[in-house]
Amino acid sequence: MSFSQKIIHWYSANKRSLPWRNTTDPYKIWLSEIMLQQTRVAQGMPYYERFIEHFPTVHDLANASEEEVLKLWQGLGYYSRARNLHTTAKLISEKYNGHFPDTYKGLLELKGVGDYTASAIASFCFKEAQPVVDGNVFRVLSRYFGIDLPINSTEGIKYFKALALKVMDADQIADYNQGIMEFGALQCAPKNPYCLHCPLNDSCVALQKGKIDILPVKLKKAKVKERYFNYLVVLDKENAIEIRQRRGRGIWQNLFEFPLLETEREYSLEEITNTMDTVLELKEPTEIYQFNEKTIVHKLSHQHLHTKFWIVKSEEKHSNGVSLEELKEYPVPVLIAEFINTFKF
DNA sequence: AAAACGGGGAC
DNA sequence: GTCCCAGTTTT
Repeated sequence: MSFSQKIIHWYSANKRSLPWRNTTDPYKIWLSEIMLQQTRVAQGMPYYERFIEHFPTVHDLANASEEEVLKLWQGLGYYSRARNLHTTAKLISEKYNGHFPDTYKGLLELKGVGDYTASAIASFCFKEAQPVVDGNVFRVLSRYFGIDLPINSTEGIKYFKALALKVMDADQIADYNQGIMEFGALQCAPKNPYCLHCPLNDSCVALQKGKIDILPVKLKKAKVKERYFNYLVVLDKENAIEIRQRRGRGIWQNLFEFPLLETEREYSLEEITNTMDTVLELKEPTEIYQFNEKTIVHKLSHQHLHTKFWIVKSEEKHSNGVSLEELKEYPVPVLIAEFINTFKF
């Protein structure tokens, strides 16, 4: 049996039942693929169910506001995915009459759709012979064929896509693509793959050479940056809270937060008191105190956010204030959501 | 070519 | 702590 035949055979016996596997509707496949980018199936699943419930068709998604979409996306991370999702939904709904492009090349033009996602949709929905190359596929191919090119180098990416093209089964592309990813996720796992009882263990180069634990090779990523966030939770006499929407570049674009004073190190109460006028128009706060006893370290892939929430009480009523209950309807970063959940007046 | 972009789960 | 997840876009 060939490599692809073994994969397809393994898949038929081991495939999980997943909600987006019962359809070839490009809308549902596209939605699931965007959600699953750099995201585990278990984490994406409830979001997928909620999106389909709220937006059964691409037109429903297109007609929603960006805030609604971001709110449903809250907690899933990489929020540009949600913004691009909405942009693409509007394009498909308004310009393409609800129809997705039916080729790899056409799909690649969509915002948020790169090589992997275009290949996935084209193969799952339209049977176009385009191999998917995701993290699972990199791992399976690098191990089985014993390739030590870094999977995140330009050369490596090109090599693995070409190799994937060579070994795929063009006639059963949907099952082959689903199969090799499922195989990577369940059998050829990153750590402790169960090689003893693997259908490929008689021909896997990495296994024969004892290189399972060093493949795939990956170039090291840049180190984490430390940042110091001071959120100013300004409460007026009616306990309305001032909120702002993050604009421009950087993390959490278009999500909501409190006025933010970022510093180069941790600041004390006195230092915050003396510098908060750089981000606030407040004249005379009546009371300031730190809400969280210990600094919260919110960890992102490449930043550690050392965060303090400062409660600032004021007599002045602010124009863009919202109640705590209203605030819960806004899309916010998990860091803010966790504060809201623990905050009591 | 490298950096930016989230959050969570497994070890 | 480290790694990495059904990657893409921007710099």
